[in-house]
Parts: sequence; structure tokens; C-alpha cells
Amino acid sequence: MTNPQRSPVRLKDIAEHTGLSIMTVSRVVRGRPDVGAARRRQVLDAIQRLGYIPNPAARQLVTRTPANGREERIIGAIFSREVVTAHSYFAGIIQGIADEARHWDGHLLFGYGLGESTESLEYPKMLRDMVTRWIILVGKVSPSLVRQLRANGFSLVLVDMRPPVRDVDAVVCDDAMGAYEATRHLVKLGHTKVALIRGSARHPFFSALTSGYRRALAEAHLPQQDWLVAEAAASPQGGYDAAEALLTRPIRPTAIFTNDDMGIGALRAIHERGLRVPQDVAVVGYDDIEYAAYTMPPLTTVAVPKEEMGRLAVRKAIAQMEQAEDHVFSTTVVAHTLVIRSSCGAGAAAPPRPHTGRRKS
Amino acid sequence: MTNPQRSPVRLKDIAEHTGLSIMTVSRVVRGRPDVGAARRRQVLDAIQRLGYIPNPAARQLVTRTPANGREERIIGAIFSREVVTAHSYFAGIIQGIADEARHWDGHLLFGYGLGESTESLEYPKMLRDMVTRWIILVGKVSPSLVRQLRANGFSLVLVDMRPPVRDVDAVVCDDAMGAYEATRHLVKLGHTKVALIRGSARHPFFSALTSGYRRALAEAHLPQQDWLVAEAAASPQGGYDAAEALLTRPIRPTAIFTNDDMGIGALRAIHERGLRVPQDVAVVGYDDIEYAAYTMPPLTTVAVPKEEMGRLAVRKAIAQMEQAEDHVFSTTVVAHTLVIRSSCGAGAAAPPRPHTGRRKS
DNA sequence: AGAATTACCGGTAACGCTAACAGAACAACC
DNA sequence: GGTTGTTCTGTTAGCGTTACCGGTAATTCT
Repeated sequence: MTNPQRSPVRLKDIAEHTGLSIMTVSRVVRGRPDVGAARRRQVLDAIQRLGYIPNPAARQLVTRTPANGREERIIGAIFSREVVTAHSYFAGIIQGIADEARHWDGHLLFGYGLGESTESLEYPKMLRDMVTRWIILVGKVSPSLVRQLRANGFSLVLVDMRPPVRDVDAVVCDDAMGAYEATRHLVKLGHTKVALIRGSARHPFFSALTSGYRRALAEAHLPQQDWLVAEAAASPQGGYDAAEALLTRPIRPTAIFTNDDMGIGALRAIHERGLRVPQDVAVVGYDDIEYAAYTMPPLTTVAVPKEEMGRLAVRKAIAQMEQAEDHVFSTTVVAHTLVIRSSCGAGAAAPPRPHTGRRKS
Repeated sequence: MTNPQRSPVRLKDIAEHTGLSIMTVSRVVRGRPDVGAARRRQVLDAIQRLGYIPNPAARQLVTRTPANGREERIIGAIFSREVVTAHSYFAGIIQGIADEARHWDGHLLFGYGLGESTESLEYPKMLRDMVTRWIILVGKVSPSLVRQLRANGFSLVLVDMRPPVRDVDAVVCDDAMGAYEATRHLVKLGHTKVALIRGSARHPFFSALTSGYRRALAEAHLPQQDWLVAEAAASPQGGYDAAEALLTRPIRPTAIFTNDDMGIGALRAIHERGLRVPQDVAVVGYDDIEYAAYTMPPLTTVAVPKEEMGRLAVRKAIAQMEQAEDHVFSTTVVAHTLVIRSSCGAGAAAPPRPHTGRRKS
């Protein structure tokens, strides 16, 4: 095997190879106009043949901006550990981020693994290796990390976390509010035994869902019964299991609020017990994942515009990059929407349509 | 707002601040043992107070290994444009990669955007900015790119692409074979009018599916009729649309082969026309996404262990990294599995179970 | 024609850091 | 006390690239 050493071909090599100076070559590489057409071709040829790739480290070292300033602009997106494990959540945001970045001429670097390690010289380890100043942080991280990153000159966009300092951008969604509205919807339809199926309460997302659910129940003066809250793995299988458990109890809930992932499993469990949705058990999900419109029956759910959140985050990062000095920081709360389909018993079964999402700023 | 300039505090600054030399400080930062305890504390204090973060560019420039060699190990994962748009595909692989990387003490960088741009100075744009030598390339890319990257010292793991050179690792799945088996399954059940619903044929994945489908038909001496192949957007909505079109024709297909994403839409379209699955129309999917076991009826599908592919890729990258010199390159073909549930009309409706996947090497 | 531009190209000095060596300081041996 | 070690600390010389300035040569202007 050839010794896999990083690019042995340098500017100097192709300079010698063409008999030109390093500077000329450098200019060609950077696409500067002030090089004669003949030599430009010559240099380009040599680059092609020798397979030259610029050394980013050297470049960055001298131009202190990560990469070229105009052409090579990079935004880093870092996901906290929790987020990575939450399937649909992750997928939606990443999709939005990738999508928005596609229509942009810079680069996107997905980093991963901002965990709970809070060693003083340890935790920005990941970030030290980033080649950019602009970072989109997805998920909940410690406020002190945010502060430290700011102190070190990183420009931040927080997704799904309220900003602990003023000079960062943020995109958040009020999940507790969404859960509240979903639950209230069920209550208004006359349900008094509304169950909640959720993943681990330690996950901030599910704890938000729980508090919204609780608030709706409290407001309607309904008793908060522990057996109505089932916790399981945040997956269809988990939803299936939790629903099974719920439905074999002496008193059955007449409605279930959960997220779409788990709801899909719950739907199947209900179906298998010979019960009908929504007549016997109403179901309302949360997320409005793509498949929610195609379940049987189509799932009523709370649409959270995750894609839009990702998109917004990228736009904010770009804005920070372009406007530099006079950028005005802001926090955008995207709006959830209760998408009423048939699984809740209200409204008619509409033909399937793609999930939507609106935002307010 | 404070001018967000990247860390202006250098080794030199804290050297001056402590009255020590740059080298001593550098040694402390790198955790070298050969520094007196007193000065070490002194330096650590100053680092803490001034908030010093090492400049990775400068570091990399001199130690030519990307980052620290031992501690800061990074694997880059780059997804081609096509892959990013193929929803479930992307999700599965990314999940596997992230998952495997979690149990590893290095870092993972997700890059994105290796497109069709083949400008001589353009296409390794993304890679130039990578901070690592170890790259997992997901999706089909040009063989010359692979060669060029090798020439520049990158260590590669290809996912979903046969290696054009010998000194790279690869993890592939024979999609055409999977499609062949799925189609053959339907043919063996007696279907003679088997339709294919697919996304754009220009996508290598769907073209593989098509060729497998064709081969199964040819082998059974069934006519290849153009109207049996419907193309639409690679989403539930697209599957719904395509199925609609197929079912309104004078002669209806009695079976449909497609991927899970589109199949979920097709299921709904069939249901809405008052037809039953599998009695009137049998459906077989491809992918075995998580939701496939929870459709009504549960979807028969070809399980492709995407997670496992991602996991394997990471393991190979790590192997390359650890074994360095004497690493033996290999190509692993993961096995698909025909998961028979109820939508095809064979076998009974089993209780839902998580998707599985085995591999062979 | 001479001056003033405009193209083009090359030299030099960093950028912030570390490898390698060379010193200082300090102990311990004969 | 000199000599050998041993531990610590400083000096020098780059890493590959670009900013900055200074030059030619070719063009244009007055």
C-alpha cells in the first residue's frame, strides 16, 4: 500500500514543474484575474496532472478567515447527542439545513457529538477542529458552552434552545404549547381519559410534551392520573408496546396523545385489538412526519416545521456571515399547526396532502 | 457587539502574560510531561483567564497529520447530492454511521454536497476543507474523483459504490439483486402484471431497481410493458400519484413493486379506490424502513441493512486509521432479506417486529 | 516622445504553531 | 569541585500559503 501521506504536492511543486513562481501559481489557484491566459493554462494543466489540492491549514493560517472569504464559506452544524437519537426530529432539521444550504454557494459541515462532557479544556474539542466560525447548534446545550463559544469568536445560531446570551441567533418551537393545543383539542371533543404516550421524560422534548399535556388537562379540571402516562422507547415499536399496555387495563383511555413515530405503532396496536380509530380510541400525534398523512386512518397531528427551522437557521447563519458587523440578532419562534385529519374524530378524511408549516417571527 | 474575530489570543500572548517562553506554553497546552509543576499551573491559569484556544490551522500545518494524531481522530462522511435527496436511504446510513461513531472516541464530521460539478479546480472543493484524511464517501461518485483523492493521500471507504481502485474499502448492497428477488417473489405468486413504481430512473438506485425488476420478468418470460413502469417523485405522495395513474388504466396491474416510501403512498391510493391489499393488488416494497411493519397491511419488503452499512463503513475507516500501513482493503456486500409480511399475499400477518438485517462478508 | 497608466509577475515577510536541538539549572555521583 | 546525568526551558528553523510591495514590460494617454 502506498504510504497514505497527505498531499505531497504543493504550490512549490507545480511552480517548479512549470518554471513559474509560486505566486503566479497561487494566483491561478485562487482564480485571480491578473495572470496571463497562456500561463494560466499551463498552471491549470500541471495542477490537473499532479493532482494538486491546496493545503487548507496553510491557507487558513494566513487569511485568518476560515477559507477564502468569498468562495469558500463554511457553516458548521453541530448536533447534540440527544438530538441524534431522536429520529424524525434529527431527520427533519438536517433535511432543512441541507436543503437551504444547497441553494447557497458555501459549504456545510455536519459535526456531531456535543455531549455532556464538561471538562474545562475538553468540551470544545469538537469545535477546535472546526474550520469555520459560523456554527449552528442543534439541541439543548449548556449556557456556559454558548458563552464560551461566543467569547472565542464563534458566531452561533441555536436551534431548539432559548438563547442564554443576547448576541446569538436562535430558532425555537414551543413544543409545550403544541402539546397543549393537541391535548386541548382532544378534551374539547369530549374525551376525559386522555392518555399520553411518550419517550423518556429526561429528554427535553418529551418533558415539554408532558407539561403541555398536563396544562391542558389541568385547565379542563380533569384529574391527572398516573396510569394515563405511558413511557416507552421513542419508536413505533415503543408506541405499540405502550398502547398495548394502556389498552389492556381495566379502564381504557378513549384518546391518546403521542408523537407520530410512536403513534404509528399505537395505531397498529389499536387495530390489532379490534378497536376502531377514532370511534373507540382517538389518536393525535406530534411532528407531522411525512408518513402521518398515509396512516390508516390519516393521523391528526401537530405540524412542527422542522425543515423550516433548519432552513431558518441556515439563513440566519448566512446573514451573520454577510452582514458581519451590523447583524441584528434575533430569536424566531416557529409556529406549530394542528393538522386535523381523521384519527381524532373531528373533521373529515381529506385526501392526503404534504405536511405544511408556517412561521412567525 | 464585540467584533467576532477568531481567537486573537495566541500562544505568544499567554507567553508574554506569564513571562515564560512560547515553547513552555505550547508544551503545557499539549500536555507534555516535561514542564515544572509551578509553571504549568501558572500557564494553565493564564490560559483559563485569557480564554486561549489553539489555532488548529497552525498546528496542522506543522504536524502534517490532521489534528493531534492520537487524541483528535476524525472521520469525515461525505454524501453525494443524490443521496441527500433520497430520504430514507440517507437517514438509514447516517443513523448507522452516527451510531457506530458514538462508541468510538474520535470525531465525526458530516460533509455534504459532492455533486456533479466536475470542474478541474472545483470538485474537491468540499474535501479541501476537510480536516481529516479518512473519508467515508456515500453514494455514487466519479471513479476519477476516487483516484484523485487516493493520490492526495485520503483514505477512503466507499458506501454504495463498487471500488474503481484496489486500495479503498467499500460497503455495497446489490440493489438490483434485491429488486430481482422481490419481483420474482411476486411472479411466483402467480402475478403476470407486475408494475414498478419508481423515482427518477437517472438515480442509480432506481435504475438498479429497474434492472432487477426487468430481469425477473424476463426470466419468467413475461412481457415487459412500458405502461407497467410508473415514474414519480420518490416520496409517499409520488407513490400515491403513480398508483392512482396505474389503477385508473383499463387493465390494472395485480401487483406493484416499489420502494417503501412510495409504497406507503401507493397503499393509501389502493385503499381509497376501494381495492384490497393483497387480494386485489399485492404490494412489495424495498428498504424495510421502520414504518413498513406498521402499515395496513404490514408491508412485505426487501430489508437493506442501511444502518449496518453505515456501521461497517465506520468500522472500516477506523481500521484504516488504526492499522495504517498493514490494513487490508476489502469490499463488503451486505445481504438484503425479503421480509414477507402481509401485503404480498404470501405468509400470514405476523405481529409487528422491528426490521432486521444480516450481513455477509 | 515622454509620462502615466495598466497589465502581469516575482520577492519577502509574515500567519501561529511545533520539531529538533541546544542550553540552563539542579541534583547526584566519584 | 568537577563531571556526569537529569530535568527543565529557550532558540532556531521551518510547515505551505497568502498579503503586501516592488518591479518589469506592454499599453495608453497627453
